Amino acid sequence: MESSRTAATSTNGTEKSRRRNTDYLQIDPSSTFINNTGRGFAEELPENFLDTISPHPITPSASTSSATSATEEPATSSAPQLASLAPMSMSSEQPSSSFSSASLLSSSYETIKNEPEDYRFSGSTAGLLSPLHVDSRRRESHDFNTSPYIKEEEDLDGSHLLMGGIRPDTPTNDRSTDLGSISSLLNEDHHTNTIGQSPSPRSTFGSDPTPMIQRQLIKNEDGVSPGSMGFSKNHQGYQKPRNGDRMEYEKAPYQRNSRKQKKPLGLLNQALSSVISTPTISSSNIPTPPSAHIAQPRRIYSTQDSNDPLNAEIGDDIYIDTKDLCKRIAFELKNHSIPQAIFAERILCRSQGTLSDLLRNPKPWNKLKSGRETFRRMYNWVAQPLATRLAILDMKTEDVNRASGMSPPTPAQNVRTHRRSTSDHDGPVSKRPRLVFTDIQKRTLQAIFKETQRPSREMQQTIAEHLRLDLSTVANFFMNARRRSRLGGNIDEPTPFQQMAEMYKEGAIATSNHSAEQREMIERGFGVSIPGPSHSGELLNGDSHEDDEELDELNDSELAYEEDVEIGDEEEEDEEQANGDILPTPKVEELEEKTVIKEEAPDDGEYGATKLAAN
DNA sequence: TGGTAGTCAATATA
DNA sequence: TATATTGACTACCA
Repeated sequence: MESSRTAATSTNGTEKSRRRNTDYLQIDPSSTFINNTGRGFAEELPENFLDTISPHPITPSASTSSATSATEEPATSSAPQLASLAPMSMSSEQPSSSFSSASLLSSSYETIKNEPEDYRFSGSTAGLLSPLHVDSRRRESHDFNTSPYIKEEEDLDGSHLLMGGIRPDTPTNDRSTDLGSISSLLNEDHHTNTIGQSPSPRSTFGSDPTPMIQRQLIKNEDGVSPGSMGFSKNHQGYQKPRNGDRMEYEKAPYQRNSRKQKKPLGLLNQALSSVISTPTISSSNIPTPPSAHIAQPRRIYSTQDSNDPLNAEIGDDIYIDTKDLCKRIAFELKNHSIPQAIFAERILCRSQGTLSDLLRNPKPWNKLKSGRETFRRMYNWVAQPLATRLAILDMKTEDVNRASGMSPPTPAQNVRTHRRSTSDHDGPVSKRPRLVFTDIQKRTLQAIFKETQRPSREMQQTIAEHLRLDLSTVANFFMNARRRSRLGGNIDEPTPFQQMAEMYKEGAIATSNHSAEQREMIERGFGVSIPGPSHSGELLNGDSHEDDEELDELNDSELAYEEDVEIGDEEEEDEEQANGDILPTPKVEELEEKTVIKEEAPDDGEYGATKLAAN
């Protein structure tokens, strides 16, 4: 596996090296495909480029309906009942901490905790995970912890079912369903603190994460139906992570696969894994004050640890509004100055880039497959009280209150450090250089993609040869382009944090941000371009080629061409592309309409040996 | 076997 | 420095 990665790296390196030596396109001089070497170098596919290969019928993207269906989700953020997020109801003058679940729910919990145990079992944010706890009458959206992100995919009883937050009078029906087959996630000390004993008068939701954690429901993988989620009091304590818990990071890059870790451990595995556990507080102990929780060494959460509250399963019939969830997460991160990298690693066990991508382009819940795990962890984290959330992140409240008061991750618990240290055993891991398309390559590929989202293998081969790229690279480009174009449905929206801030400030956000981001997103995206000045526009106009210097160095040709990829106002068409609509088979004439090549110097023929026709 | 989903992680950008 | 972008990899699936 590592060898393949190395091979790939080597391939890339070789390929790049090759490109550096011949960073131009060798073309048939008779074509208008310009080979340029001078300043303002540009290269473009020949006009008959696509004529050399058989037209490839454009197959609708597998997710053609994704973009459109995304707007047709059974429930979206636009749903009134989902639009209500806590910040909206809060004054902008409120300190950030006022967003804590603790403060929001403390009053509720004060009531809840004094209720009979049955009641305490049946609600809370975690309880929202269970469809058995539905009570639309009590739906309120005054705070995040009423979980506006979750709704049922099916309206089972005919009434709208947005999972409501815990209420003291929440019916207790079925909450104990199949208790024997269900494991809970709560640490024993937490559990006993609030369930086995009367809660401390000082307890609040914010100071005691237990009520939230203990209601995390996980679905037994041993065939328990989604609706039969329950909650066991005889759960095990939190597991102190073993090295294996972070196996993910002990693998070589690209050997990791979250899908292998998707399923929670079975009960047996839980029992086995409980051999090593964090010290628990007996039921006789005094309820742990918040500071004690925070002061404890930060757990290393794992996607494999079923005792990890962040791994709490969510019923199959539960629908999470990922869009709103991401807004919330983005807001939380910003609000508490939590770096994406920290959150991604410690909470999601993912990389920063992945988190960033997910937050900006969340897929609808019903479109997710194994990716649900990541969103589930997001949800489970955000469902925790503030103190717990920050404790998980190993962030002290006082640190959070500082603008940049992030405590550095413990080296031993630092994922990257851990991975790096473990990888040392396997020998030095060479840095994998990432191929960066030259401006010309990228523009050419994008131009082709605009016309053909799914070029044939032959066409890809032709493209690869003329762009001096590997076939796999070209294939990857189109694969990524298709995928990412399908995620382009949010290009006209502000960032999640902006959306949250907008709501938070009751519409005070500057609309200019919209256009700026839209422009950026559009220009960065595939198949969409907009007129107007921008840095990307310069590239498109061929006035600025960042790789010109490189090209000058690498290409000794005297040729000087200037390319001007003229892209008109095709937003409408491009939106169709973004939606995965079927496009007509590309024709050379159509390409020419969009690609204007200005020949400013004759081709000396030196690099024109390779004829497209040969392909 | 090819396409897709999910993701990493290098790199670019703000 | 934090975040966004993106080429590439792997597992899964039809």
